[in-house]
Amino acid sequence: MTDTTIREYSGERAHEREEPSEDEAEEDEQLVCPECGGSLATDSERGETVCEECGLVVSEDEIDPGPEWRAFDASEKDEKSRVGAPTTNMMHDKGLSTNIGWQDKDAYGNSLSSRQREKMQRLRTWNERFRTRDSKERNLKQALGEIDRMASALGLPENVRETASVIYRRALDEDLLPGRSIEGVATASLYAAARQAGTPRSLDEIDAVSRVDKDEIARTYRYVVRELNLEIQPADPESYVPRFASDLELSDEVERRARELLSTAKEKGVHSGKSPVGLAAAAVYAASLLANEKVTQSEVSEVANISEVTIRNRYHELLEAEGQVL
DNA sequence: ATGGTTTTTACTGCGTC
DNA sequence: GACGCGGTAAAAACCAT
Repeated sequence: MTDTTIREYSGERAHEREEPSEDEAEEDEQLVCPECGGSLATDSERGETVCEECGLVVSEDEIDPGPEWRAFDASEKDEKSRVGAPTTNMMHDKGLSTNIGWQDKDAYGNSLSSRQREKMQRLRTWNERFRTRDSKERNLKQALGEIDRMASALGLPENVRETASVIYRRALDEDLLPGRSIEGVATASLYAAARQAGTPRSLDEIDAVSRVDKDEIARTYRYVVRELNLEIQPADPESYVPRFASDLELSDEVERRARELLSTAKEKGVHSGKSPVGLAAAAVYAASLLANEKVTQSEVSEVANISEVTIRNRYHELLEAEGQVL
């Protein structure tokens, strides 16, 4: 029934401009200083995270994952490197297991004899079999592949995938899987990760790229959040604004005004209980009006997957709230 | 399951190009 | 006449209880 609208958030669009986003409100990821609200900067020399405004050290003695040496050219790099890629949660074994190279070369780069080649081929085969042997590992492998696929279809950045991977891993460790599908939990993890990272995707959008249906995603999501005690605050309407604005090819000016509208609305408490997506859509529409870059309600409703009626209702409220301030 | 709230659907009327 | 917009009523979806 809801199939009348075509979902068009598939990968290729230029999503999300990277922004330092200092007004991200809430302390979701420690993006702002708890003392003064200034933005944080990491100092990898000292291993500290400090506030740019007041100099408060938020955390110290962090581990610097980077190399301790410096290389000035390629050959020097070869000489000094003695480790592989950094560990990542995006691979089922964190990228730490043995991997036999595909090139038939020995450690000095000489080609192998045909006899050796055959031997290596057999070893590769067995290594692969052992590597993904027990069921949990296989499970993870599949789930992470799924997460990756959906994340790129939605244009979600790498850190979201990482987070999703971590969430999934925890779910697996806590034995939340039995009775639930791998895809379902994977999708739920991604949904949760996207929200935590402040780049939320609506359930509808997630649904569009997932193999499982909406109800199950929602159910599994709630379950996972509850069991893992994930702290996820309701999506902030402002986090949808950049995406809508860029989908509609609106200027930064519009985007800025939309944010303004939303924050004053927040102060007035107009927004409680209303769908964040609707609010964001209405703000974008209202802002486009204020900035003389009119887009139609139906255009906004298209990109936001929200009905025009809702936009109308919301944007009246938004303007009203604004009016009271002025 | 139920009741209250929000969103959607469908329809109507008004003004403009 | 098509289009954008506003409003309304009733249905559907959602949420907490």
